[in-house]
Amino acid sequence: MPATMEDVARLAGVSTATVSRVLNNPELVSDEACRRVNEAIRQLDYRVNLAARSLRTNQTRTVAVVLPTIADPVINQMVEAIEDVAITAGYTLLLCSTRGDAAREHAYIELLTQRTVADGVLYISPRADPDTVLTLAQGTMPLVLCNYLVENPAVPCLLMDHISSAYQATAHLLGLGHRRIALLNLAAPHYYPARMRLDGYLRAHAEAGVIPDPALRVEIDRPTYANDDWRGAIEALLVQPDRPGAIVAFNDEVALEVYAVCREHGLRIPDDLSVTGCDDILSSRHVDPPLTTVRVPARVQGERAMRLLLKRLTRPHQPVPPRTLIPVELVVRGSTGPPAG
Amino acid sequence: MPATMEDVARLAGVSTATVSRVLNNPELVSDEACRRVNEAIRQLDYRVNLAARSLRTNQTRTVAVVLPTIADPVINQMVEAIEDVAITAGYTLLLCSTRGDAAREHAYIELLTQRTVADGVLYISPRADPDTVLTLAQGTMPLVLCNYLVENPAVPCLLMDHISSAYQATAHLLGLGHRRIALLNLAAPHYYPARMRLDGYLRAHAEAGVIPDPALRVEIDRPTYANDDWRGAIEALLVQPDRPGAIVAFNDEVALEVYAVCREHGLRIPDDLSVTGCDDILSSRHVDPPLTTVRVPARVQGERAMRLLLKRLTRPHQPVPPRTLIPVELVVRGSTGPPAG
DNA sequence: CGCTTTACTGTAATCGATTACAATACCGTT
DNA sequence: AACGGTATTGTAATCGATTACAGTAAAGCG
Repeated sequence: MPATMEDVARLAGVSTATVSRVLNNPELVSDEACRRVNEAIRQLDYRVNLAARSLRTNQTRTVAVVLPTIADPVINQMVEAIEDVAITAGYTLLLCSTRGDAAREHAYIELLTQRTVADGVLYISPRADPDTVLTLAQGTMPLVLCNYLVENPAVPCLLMDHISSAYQATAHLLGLGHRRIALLNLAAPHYYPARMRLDGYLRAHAEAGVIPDPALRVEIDRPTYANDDWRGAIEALLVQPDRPGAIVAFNDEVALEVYAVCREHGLRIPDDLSVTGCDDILSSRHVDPPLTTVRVPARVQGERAMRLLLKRLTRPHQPVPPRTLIPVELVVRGSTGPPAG
Repeated sequence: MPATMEDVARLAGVSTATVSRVLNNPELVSDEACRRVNEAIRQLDYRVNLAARSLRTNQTRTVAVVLPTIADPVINQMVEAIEDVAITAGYTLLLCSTRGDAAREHAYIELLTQRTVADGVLYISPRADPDTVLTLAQGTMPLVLCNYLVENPAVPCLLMDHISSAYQATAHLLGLGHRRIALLNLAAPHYYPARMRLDGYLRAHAEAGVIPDPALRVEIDRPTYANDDWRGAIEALLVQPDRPGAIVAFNDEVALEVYAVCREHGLRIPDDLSVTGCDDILSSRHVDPPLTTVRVPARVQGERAMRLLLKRLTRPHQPVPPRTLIPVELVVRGSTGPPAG
């Protein structure tokens, strides 16, 4: 029912080739013809058929964003930044949230490798099956990875510097005099940021000449957005004679869970326990005391990732930095202080 | 470079028509041919070209989700529910977040009305230009609206019952003995839930025979996810001799902003001020005191919306309920209590 | 055995754009 | 007047699927 290019051509008294040129290379067309075509387009309310165009040009002007969840403040911001960049470049976003479900992740990858639904893929914080990531990375689909690392120079990886994040938080606590510092981390073996955090935690201890107690490293296998599991782990850690004097939490949401446990058990922050988070979500400023945390430039990461992908799309053979670390910054607020006694 | 249907046909020794039938109507093909075709598909790692299919069938198997932001816990959950339903029906999601920017919203609508990029549109909580919504509603594009109302029986609207939400919160406060109850609302004239909330607030007062003070109705023009503006409005309300004894906040994030202002100015919750929120976000349970709020079934709304859209897509002419109210539930926690004195 | 039915398969038109190539007109040069 | 060059336009092939229609063979039936 909608008008086709042929209708426009007929009305304007030109060929479809000319109409197409008006749309894509107006400089090749005489002003007069251009005018008539545009007038016809207006009259008929014509729109290109993107399916036809895609078929012919092998381009979709769409990029897929694969992520574990959108219910995460950091990912939220990244996606919004990605969209901002995409939209100005004329691209549209396909949303693929895997929810940590391997089957779903697999299905999405299967869909995407068709290459007829998106021109490129932005893969954020993969958690499920590392093999699917590798499959994708070895395919022909332009790919940019965020917070994951594959050893393939054709695949740029953008990593939030979580080594530094844990390092800064731990060093801050050590500097305050703490010696028993717990690390609440994610155990998912292929979740890169978790490995990085452990690294930073250990490095800070090493530099300070302190030997960390392995009993104070708690790892949970579940991502934080399914955070019922955290409660028990936190209680086990805090309700024992030998409890730590400080906690480096995986992120702000986990840190807030620590707040809740403390309130229940009559522990005061920061007098009895210092706590640090990560991400600097909105409520970390609103809680009492305000949370000492690490601010991560999520928008920056999203923008860079999308720009990199665009570069790969327009110049597929130009080399790309295989690995980028994005610096983060500790924000000291009220939840950390010197140890009791 | 990728294999086409013709390659598969050649390898399997059949025509492309048969290959297509194996893919779409296998019951029309002999077992033997089916086997050979599938084997060829496997060998060549063949995938359909979706652009070609779309062009021929006039279907994209994609639905667009237009929303003001994804950085909102309620919208988050809705989108995840929408995706769950979409994925099982074989649909993919196109993400269009307008960020309250009329130009962007317009651009997206323009893109979507092409009808060649998505089969249908799910429009969540429109805030910008009501005209663009109307344009879309009058077009031929199947559409489902969430938290907005247009008087067009062809467009189903799913409204979270924010009349009841404000009514329940206000009635709860009136029941505790409060008489001076402030309403922190959004002023955006076309943001439907804000109008509904005012309704519920007034209705509760009317039923209790209390005349609400118009000075206690604060309206901010900015959506909550750009919430720097709220601070000032809240302070103006609370730092005055005639301050209210209770506040019905637009949502939990605004309520938490109230918490922050109270902390600064030495007001205790709930002793000096009762506060209610809306949405029941994660941190509302973590703050001290835990926030009395209204739980909204975001997932339910998302699921229903998507199901409705799917119905419109498969049976375009079957009538659809033009308007659905989704019930909400007050959750009483520690932030509300009897007025001081 | 002839005829209808059923089951399967192939031929070729079609969806709506893009673009290589050819054709034309017009200009200035010599 | 003939020629080369530039600007503009049209013709028609092409992208890769779907599907109406026609054809063939085998089975069923009287």
